[in-house]
Amino acid sequence: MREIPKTYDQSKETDIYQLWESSGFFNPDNLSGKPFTIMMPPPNATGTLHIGHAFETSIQDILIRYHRMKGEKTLWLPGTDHAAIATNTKVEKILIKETGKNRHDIGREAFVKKVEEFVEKSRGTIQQQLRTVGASADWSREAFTFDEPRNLAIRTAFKKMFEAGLIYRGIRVINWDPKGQTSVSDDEVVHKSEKAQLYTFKYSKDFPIAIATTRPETKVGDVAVAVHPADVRYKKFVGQEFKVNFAGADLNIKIVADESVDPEFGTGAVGVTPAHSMADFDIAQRHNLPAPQVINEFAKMTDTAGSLIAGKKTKEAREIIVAWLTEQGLLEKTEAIDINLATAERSGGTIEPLPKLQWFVNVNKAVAERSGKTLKELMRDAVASGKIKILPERFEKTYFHWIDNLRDWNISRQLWYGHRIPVWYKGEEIYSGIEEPEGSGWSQDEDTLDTWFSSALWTFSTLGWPNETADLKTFHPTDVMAPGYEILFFWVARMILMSTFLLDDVPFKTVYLHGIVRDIQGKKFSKSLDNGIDPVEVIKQYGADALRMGLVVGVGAGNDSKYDQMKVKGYRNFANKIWNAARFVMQNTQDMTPSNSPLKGGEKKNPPPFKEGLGEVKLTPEDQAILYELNQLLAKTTIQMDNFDFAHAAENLYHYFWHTFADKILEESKVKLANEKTKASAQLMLKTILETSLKLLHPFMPFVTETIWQLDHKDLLMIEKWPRLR
RNA sequence: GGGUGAUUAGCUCAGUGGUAGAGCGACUGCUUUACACGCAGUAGGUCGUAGGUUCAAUCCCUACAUCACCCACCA
Repeated sequence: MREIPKTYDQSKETDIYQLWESSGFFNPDNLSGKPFTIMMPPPNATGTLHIGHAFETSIQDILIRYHRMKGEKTLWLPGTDHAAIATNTKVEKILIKETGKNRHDIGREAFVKKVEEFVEKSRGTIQQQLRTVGASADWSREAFTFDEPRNLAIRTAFKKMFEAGLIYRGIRVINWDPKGQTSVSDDEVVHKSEKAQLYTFKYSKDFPIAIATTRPETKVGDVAVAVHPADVRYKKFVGQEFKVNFAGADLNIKIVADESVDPEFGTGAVGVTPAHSMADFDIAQRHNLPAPQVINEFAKMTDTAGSLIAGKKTKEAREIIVAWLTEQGLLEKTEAIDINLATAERSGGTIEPLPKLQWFVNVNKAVAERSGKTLKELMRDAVASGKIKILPERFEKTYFHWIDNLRDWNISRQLWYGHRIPVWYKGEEIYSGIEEPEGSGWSQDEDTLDTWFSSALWTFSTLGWPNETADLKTFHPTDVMAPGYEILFFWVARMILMSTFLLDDVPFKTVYLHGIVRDIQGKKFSKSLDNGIDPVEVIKQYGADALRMGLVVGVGAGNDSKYDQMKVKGYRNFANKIWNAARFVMQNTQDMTPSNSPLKGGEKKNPPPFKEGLGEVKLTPEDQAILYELNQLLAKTTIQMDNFDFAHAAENLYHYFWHTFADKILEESKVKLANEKTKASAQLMLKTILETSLKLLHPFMPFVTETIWQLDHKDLLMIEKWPRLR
């Protein structure tokens, strides 16, 4: 028997990974049984993995390894997301920093090339990092949201939705990000609480009604004043029109009655600026009013804004208007209030509502092929019917609330890195198709698609859809999706939308949402705080098993957690404990005869944790009790695994292994091993408990358990069968 | 404005209708035929506040407080 080192050496983890990967068992083609599928939420191809990814990867790998051991045909399909807006922003930032030029300076083609180089490098890093964590993913099926098979899926999806009338083009007031120079969807808008001044004033001295606003500069775009129909103060003015000169702009203000006005707020009268407020745009639509644009894409006032402020930035224009109002004696009141300022999630720029021609997904249109249901209803039904289970359950409520308030989804972006909208124009003609139409003179839409449009197809675009592949038949719908709760709307909901419409099926059966890993003070990891932790560094120091346990134990579904290095260190110690217990067992069971080995012969395929009357070995009642306890542990662990309760499963295994097996059973065996009469049964007990424990621990701590297993087995622990209940 | 989660030992978190647990840390001993990344042991909590239900509440109900988060076109 060779010497076994005193301390577990986690630097050998890469060898073990190599062993697994080259075995081919990450690939379900080499496995049998019922399919079990998880699509990896594709990390953004913009950077490197952080500790949160390590957590997410651990959860999925635990699930996958457990199901693989249960004898299922497990597919864990990895990939990366081109993350259009994030990548576009990031690379442009680097470009500006390095050369002082922005994307417009170097042109579309050169810019996209630059992004692609960046992404290629980044993707390689991510793949390596996932391997380091121990991800037993099928690399042969790896996908990228921007590769050719996925492009085909995206163009096909667009075409089908366009033909079903679910995608339309129209002028709407959308969220414009002047900093990022693109529109963004409602979900990409982040509201930030800010102090602002609420100004109350009249357009002119002889105007009868005072209005209140925090943005006086937009008032040069007003076309009406809306009041509540029942408001007696203003009833007599409804229907009247006033011509006023407001700060150098000639306005035609009509007094309209609209239910949406709250008579209690401010003066109870709203200055209606259709082009720069979604609410006002709606009012204007109801009353057939025009929508003059007074702010442009760069958040500067247009010529329509009047002589006083045309060409000025909005902030500057505001000051000018306020000064003008004061000078004219029109300002009645200024009060400080708290407002929720809309900002763009990615760039941080202040959102400027602008009327623009954009592409939208209609969520309220009845779909004939889906029994007349709207996309909204399809999304709601998928969860309400129980076909999709969201864990923890409380998020189902959040999901329904989001759906109920959902408006049409703006899917066009004025970015360069992304999927071009598959629509071509020639004069008045418009064509949507998978390929560019025949003939010359067609020009493709300049816009690109929201990145979430492509990731929404992820569960089936990765399986070869729109082709009817064998993979698609075998692995869709997938079993589990395990993203963070923060992308429930962005991604999970959109996957349900796409899958229910395009495939008439759910994309997954269970959504297991995890929380955010924060730093020890409870702060989010962020570049600006510079509190990021590189999982690869932690793994170098303590091993991947220790990191996985440190992230998983004590963290319930959907709960945020704090990353604690000391905890990881504790599980490094545990890995060493396992190693040494195994070392002890091996040193003391070398002379076991094959007949009393718990894993002999035909039991190989699906062995129970122990067998009665193995060989000539007689078990004492005490041994029976110990085996009973082991059986209880197995039963409990299995239930916990099936219930996604990894935190407790791992904790119980830890406790059993250390404080029951190592502290008691193993200690007490020392006397028995020294006595020839009790030696054989003690050996059998040790070996049985160790091997069962290694199997139960494997999904959580794959490296140390496999390393030990390899010391005296030819086959991989990774594909050993999960112990059977007695 | 609506909603969700949290509040238990110094720290991080479990937990149950019958007067509380783990890991880490602290402290005290230990080179005991695997492990000092170890072993044996000790101390430490009016389970956020106020009511209510109950024979009995940390756990159920109702308020409130503090913290965190999500949603929302009050101009």
